[in-house]
Amino acid sequence: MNNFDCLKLENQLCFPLYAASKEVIKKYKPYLDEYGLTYTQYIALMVLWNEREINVKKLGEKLFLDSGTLTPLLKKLEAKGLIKRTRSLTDERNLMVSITNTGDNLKEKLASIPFNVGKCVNLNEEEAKTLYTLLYKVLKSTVD
Amino acid sequence: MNNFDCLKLENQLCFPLYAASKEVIKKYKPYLDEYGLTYTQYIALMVLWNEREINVKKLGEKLFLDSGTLTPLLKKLEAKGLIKRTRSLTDERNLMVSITNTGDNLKEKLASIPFNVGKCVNLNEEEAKTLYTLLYKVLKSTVD
DNA sequence: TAAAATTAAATTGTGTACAATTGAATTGTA
DNA sequence: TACAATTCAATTGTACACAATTTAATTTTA
Repeated sequence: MNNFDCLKLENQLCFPLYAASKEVIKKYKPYLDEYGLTYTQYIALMVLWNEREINVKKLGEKLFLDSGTLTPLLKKLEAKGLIKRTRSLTDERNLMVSITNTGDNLKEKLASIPFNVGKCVNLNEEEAKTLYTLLYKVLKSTVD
Repeated sequence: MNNFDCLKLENQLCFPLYAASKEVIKKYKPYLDEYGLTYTQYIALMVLWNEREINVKKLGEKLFLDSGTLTPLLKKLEAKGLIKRTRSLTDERNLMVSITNTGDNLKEKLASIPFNVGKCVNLNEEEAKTLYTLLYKVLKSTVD
């Protein structure tokens, strides 16, 4: 491998990561379109289905997104009636985001999506588990 | 695992893929900033360093990007003097993109970036190879 | 406790991404 | 060979994504 081979697209690790991420997210689109949701809105809801209430800062840490991305996104989810945005009473710097009943009811309808998307990604259970582990290892190393 | 556990962020395969992709790309930023380049511009150059000349359609297939993304991006690279855009003489529908001398000279300077980014991703050679293989398997399955 | 430092969200500006449409060029076919 | 179908790039419109800055609230500290 000469000096410049490392500059070939097919020798990069980042490129298939970038491309696979986008292609898998595209697979969500037809399912999410039915509910007028985007992938990013979907993962935000996913956090709220579990957390019930969380501030923007912590939501951003979980999703690896900042307020520049989340502020407009959350306003859209609020406009759809799926979440509620309220300033914390104890610390007005914090905006508390919580799930509404309407938003919570979507949970049932959206539950089958990951399974359906999973079916068209051609990995067996072991490969999926290995990929999962390696991706979290990458994530962990890039964050600190 | 109950019905809704599949809706937890930490049980998704797509989410760490999405997040790891973004975090690794961020690692490129300080290196690319020196040359006023973005990651997407960088991978476009990477193709051109090898292909010398390619039309937008084929470039898009290699990068998993469409003309909506590439047209403005290529105009920026042209404005920087790194590439040239010319209509094909034999078929004017095709826009031929080629690397300029200035663009080619960047190759030397940008050669060390993937190595430097690689160092801060905490995977050994075997893990990197496994991840690479699995990502291409995902890519292949999502494309057809 | 008043000023400085910190924190959190919002805003601003740039650059992707991509679906859908448009328009020009070429190809296939009746 | 006209004309319909196809192909390619550009355009339009929406939605992130993120760096950098701003604004407001809170905490620290002199």
